[in-house]
Amino acid sequence: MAWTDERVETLKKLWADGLSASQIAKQLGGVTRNAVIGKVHRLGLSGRAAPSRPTRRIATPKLAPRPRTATSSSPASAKAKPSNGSEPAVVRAPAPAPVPVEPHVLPSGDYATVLTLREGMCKWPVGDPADASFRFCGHKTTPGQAYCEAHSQMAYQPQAKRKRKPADDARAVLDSLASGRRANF
DNA sequence: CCCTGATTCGC
DNA sequence: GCGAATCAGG
Repeated sequence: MAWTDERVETLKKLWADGLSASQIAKQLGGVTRNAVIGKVHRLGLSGRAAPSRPTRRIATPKLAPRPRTATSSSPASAKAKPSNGSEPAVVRAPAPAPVPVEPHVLPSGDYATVLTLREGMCKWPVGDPADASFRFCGHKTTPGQAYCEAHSQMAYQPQAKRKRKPADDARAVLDSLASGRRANF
């Protein structure tokens, strides 16, 4: 596609607006970003307001000039379009809310181990069970709860639909436990 | 690996 | 004049 006055004008405008060469090329259509850049340079309007860095090109000791002629036709190579997969209209999923829970230190100064873990203490495992440092969360739980609030959410979090409010979740957990599942510890 | 602009040079 | 190939970098 030729560089008509109109297209050049558009190019100038978009370039002045700060659009990248690829963006301009996409908008103009029929040209690649290389074409846009080449045109920009020919027009004399190169550097803008430093998009990122001057990007000074250091002296290139062109030791190996690349063969640009078509005489060296590569066998069946033919740089086909990279088949840009810009088809799927994927909807960005909202960032899942992380539930960070730090290991709890008991008032006694110890961690909740298998020996010190008692009723009303969160049984959430912390660390490698095969390791001596293995312990439990130990956070206070509501009576009948196996885990503290934070770990209850982690333990009973359905992976499918987590649309409900935290309050609802807590209630659901409580109901779940109240209806039969006593802390079997 | 995505992107950016810069440069070269056969056409 | 044009722009693909290539480069140099973020």
